[in-house]
Amino acid sequence: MDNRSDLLHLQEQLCFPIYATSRMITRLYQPHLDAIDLTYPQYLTMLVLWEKDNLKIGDLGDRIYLKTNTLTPLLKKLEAKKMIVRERSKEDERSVIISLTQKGKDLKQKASVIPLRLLESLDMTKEELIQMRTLMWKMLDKFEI
Amino acid sequence: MDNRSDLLHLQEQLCFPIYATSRMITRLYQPHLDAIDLTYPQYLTMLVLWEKDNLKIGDLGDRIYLKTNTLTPLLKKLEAKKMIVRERSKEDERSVIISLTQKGKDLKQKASVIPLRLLESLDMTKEELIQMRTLMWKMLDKFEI
DNA sequence: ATTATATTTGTCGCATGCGATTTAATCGCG
DNA sequence: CGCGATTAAATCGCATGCGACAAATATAAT
Repeated sequence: MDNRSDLLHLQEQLCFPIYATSRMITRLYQPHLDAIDLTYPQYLTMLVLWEKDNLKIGDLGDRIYLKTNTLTPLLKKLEAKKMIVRERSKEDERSVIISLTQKGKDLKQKASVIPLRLLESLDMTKEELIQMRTLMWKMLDKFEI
Repeated sequence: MDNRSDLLHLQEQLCFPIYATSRMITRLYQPHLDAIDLTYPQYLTMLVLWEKDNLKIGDLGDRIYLKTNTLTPLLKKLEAKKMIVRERSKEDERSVIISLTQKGKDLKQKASVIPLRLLESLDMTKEELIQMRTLMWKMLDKFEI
């Protein structure tokens, strides 16, 4: 077994634990999100909208790193649940503006306890979590700007 | 804006950068994997098999943290590409053994350069990458054992 | 031996992700 | 003004992920 093939070992990879951790976190969120009728990507979308309402789909996608081919169907589901409204911009008929309904705004209060619950269940020190977050953003920033 | 709602900000979340980084890595791998006709989850599956051949689907799933509802269709695609063979175990007809074909074994050489290419493109220090990997595995170990 | 239980894989339905293409609206330039 | 280029969203096709359930086989209990 030479050095090159050692790099192919699952334990040596960085890509694999990130992939597996991402899915694990989704599963950890699920019971909390079921209670407010959101999927995980829908929750991330609502996080963006709770920060800044009335966003064009493109701008929303810039923040969450998703394009319209993923967002359009997802947003139609959120609209079907009466959490958001989609309407064409009057200034530019190409754009679609996403706005929270009252139901969507009210959901923020119910969602506000979820991050703490998750942090508790992760059982890592605050330093470790901040370290992870910092490293992740550093990697993201290299490619997503 | 009280403290609780601050926790809902995207920049404060740990979940979001992990989710986004995971997808970013998949996109970074894609041009390399296109060259050897593998998708990213198919590549991870092959990583496992290059380490240990002739695995039952369940054991393969234990290593990659996927269940048969995901693996069965994926493995059928790898079989269609002649990279693996699926055959019922003679000892226990419930189990299906996954084995590499010669083509599947040969692919390891072509794949062996990919991890280095990726590490280069990530442009992080070795210390940072090891730190990330360590933290990821620590989180995974809490839940996936 | 027969039946109940457990194990292993497979199927189904739904919701993403994403590359490629299409459609509609706007912009820019001569 | 007219028209090609650009932009924003939607659509399409394919490959995951995963909960819920079904089917086949093996094991255990009586």
